[in-house]
Amino acid sequence: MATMQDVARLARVSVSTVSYALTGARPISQATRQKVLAAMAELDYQPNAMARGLASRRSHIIGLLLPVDERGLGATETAFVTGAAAAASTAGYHLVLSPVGVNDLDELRRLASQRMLDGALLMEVQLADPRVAVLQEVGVPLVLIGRTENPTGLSYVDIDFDHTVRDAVDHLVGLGHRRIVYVNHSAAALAHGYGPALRTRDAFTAAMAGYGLEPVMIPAEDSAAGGRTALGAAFARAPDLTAVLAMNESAVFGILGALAGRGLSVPDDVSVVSMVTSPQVAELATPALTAMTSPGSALGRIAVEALLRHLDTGSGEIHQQLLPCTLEVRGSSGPPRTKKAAKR
Amino acid sequence: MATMQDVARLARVSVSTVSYALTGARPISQATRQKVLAAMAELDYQPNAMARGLASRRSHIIGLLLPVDERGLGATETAFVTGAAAAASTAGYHLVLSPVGVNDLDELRRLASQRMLDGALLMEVQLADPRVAVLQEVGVPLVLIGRTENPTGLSYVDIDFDHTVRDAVDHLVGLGHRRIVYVNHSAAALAHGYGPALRTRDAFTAAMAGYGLEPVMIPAEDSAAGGRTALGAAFARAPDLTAVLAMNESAVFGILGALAGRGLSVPDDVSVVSMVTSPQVAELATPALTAMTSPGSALGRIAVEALLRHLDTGSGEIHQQLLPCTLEVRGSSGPPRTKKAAKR
DNA sequence: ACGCTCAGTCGAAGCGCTTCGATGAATTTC
DNA sequence: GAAATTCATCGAAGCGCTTCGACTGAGCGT
Repeated sequence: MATMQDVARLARVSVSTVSYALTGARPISQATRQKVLAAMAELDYQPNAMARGLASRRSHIIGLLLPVDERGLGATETAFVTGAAAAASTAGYHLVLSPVGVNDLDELRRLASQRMLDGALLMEVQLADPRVAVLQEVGVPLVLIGRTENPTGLSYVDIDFDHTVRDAVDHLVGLGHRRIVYVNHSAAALAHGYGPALRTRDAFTAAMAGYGLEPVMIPAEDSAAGGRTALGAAFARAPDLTAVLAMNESAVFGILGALAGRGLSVPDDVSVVSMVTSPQVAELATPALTAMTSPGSALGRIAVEALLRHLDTGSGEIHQQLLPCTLEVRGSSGPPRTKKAAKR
Repeated sequence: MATMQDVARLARVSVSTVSYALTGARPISQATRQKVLAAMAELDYQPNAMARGLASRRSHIIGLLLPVDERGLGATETAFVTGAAAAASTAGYHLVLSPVGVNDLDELRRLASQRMLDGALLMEVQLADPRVAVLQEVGVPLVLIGRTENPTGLSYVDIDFDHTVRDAVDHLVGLGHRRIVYVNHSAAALAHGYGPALRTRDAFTAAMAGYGLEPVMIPAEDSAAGGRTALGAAFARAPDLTAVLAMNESAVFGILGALAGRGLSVPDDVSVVSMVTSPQVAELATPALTAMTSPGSALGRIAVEALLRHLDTGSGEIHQQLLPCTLEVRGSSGPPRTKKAAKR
């Protein structure tokens, strides 16, 4: 393992010159830069990350803190990770994912206070997320993916749920649907303050109100069984429903199954639109799901860029940005079957 | 940020004593240890990971190298990650996931040769995996999750595909099925040397041979559409099939959809068993899938423990271990419908 | 020809920790 | 009771890098 000493000796310059050539912290003449680079290449030199980190107080690592529950990473989260990793790599940073549970605060504090992270990206942010306080306490710059209840003074990127719900409702209403049921996450998730569930709930209410329609909303457990149950509840509340808008990637499969079980055809009898759903998952269903595709990769890139800007400038500048999901029409949505006697 | 100096001063001992108290590298009397610990607590001292890493040449980080493709992490992989992270944390190591593509060898080499990783776990190992050579070259100890073509001299943990396939076939044959079609990953994956696909293929052939049955195998793209196509091919090859064994989590949904489309009932007309499938995914289907559940979390733990043993002892001891998936019977498998004229 | 600036380079002092050899006190051994 | 161990602790030398102040000539105006 060659060290900077070796490079300096071979290039017949001082160590500091090698360092400057490497980092560009001070001007170096073309001639010596070439000598240094040649020496590095010849020795197959790689800087020692620890030494560099110790001396410069910068690890060049940014942590992506993602609570891994049993459900795993969906394609949406994966796209996010990929986008973030690419952006970090471009800027000469490493992105490391740290699977720390939301309640694993001690592990988080350890990680953060050991000066191993230059900054952090927080995924799956809850409305009252204890991790935020921990990180701020130890002074690690962070960017949220999602939002806390009151994100004043915090940088974040998030999905524009308002916009997304409105687009979904527009699509359905545009097709002629009037009786639309919103299947959300579980009641527990809502009570627990799960942001996306709450925000889309309000957005749905508003969007329906805009059309003078009644917003029927049903919570559902995150499972196929939850979806089946929810569909039953939906028909109980609104027997004349013609469309389901689902904010629950797991339940939507149960909904589809239950619909088939009742002998109802999708999309002829009931249209189904799934929120924040990746193309990969949407294609799993039969018929493929019309869905609001989340801007995962873009979110990741933007989050990293915001964080790096913060690190490099040292300014307290905060970055807050919302991106909507885009509608992708597939086979699960269409005009409602015209009721024989329905003159409307 | 308190340093070790501060602790030493407060405890009225030398820095080295503090270090020994912390790491246990040399014996320390109870009395001084207490003084030191008290001082640490008072100052809220946290060792600087970079400094420690530089001095000791150990980063206490182990990397979990996982190629993230667009599909994301399934529940199986997630369980693995969780198990690994827990084991690492227990041993005072951090587990960081690095999303480096299989072909992203330069990024991998950078990461590895910067002495930032004490060791690595390689996920999604291919039969001829270029990453192995890179890591060996730079001297990073590693444990494979999966196996290369010739894993001699390499530590690995993997699923016991032989055993798993045999159990699945036993289950189906035990129910009375004789005509079983195996739906594998794509032809491209097979040609590309994707281990699980190849190993289960051979295992299926062997298991069926053991019962004197003909092994019908169909490749399928990893998508619902691929599954639908494969089912068509399956009926073309074996019109009398009564069971499908699927080694393709994505295609199995298409198979289910196509079966329903043909008016065939699961499991009455056709039984479906899915290989290496997590409970979460199995429950998404209607009916819930009988599946071979992978020992994800145990694999993760074992892999980390093997790696740490390697690091701590410095011995070249290699660890090779296979774990089978366990059969979980759900709604998608049952005895075949007795054909009216079928005497046997 | 005068001081001035400035680009380009060097040497040395750390960054916060581990680790090795040395030291002295306490204990054992014959 | 002197020599030989053992135990607990200390001081100092790094680990491989960054960064700061200082130094050197060359180019500038006047």
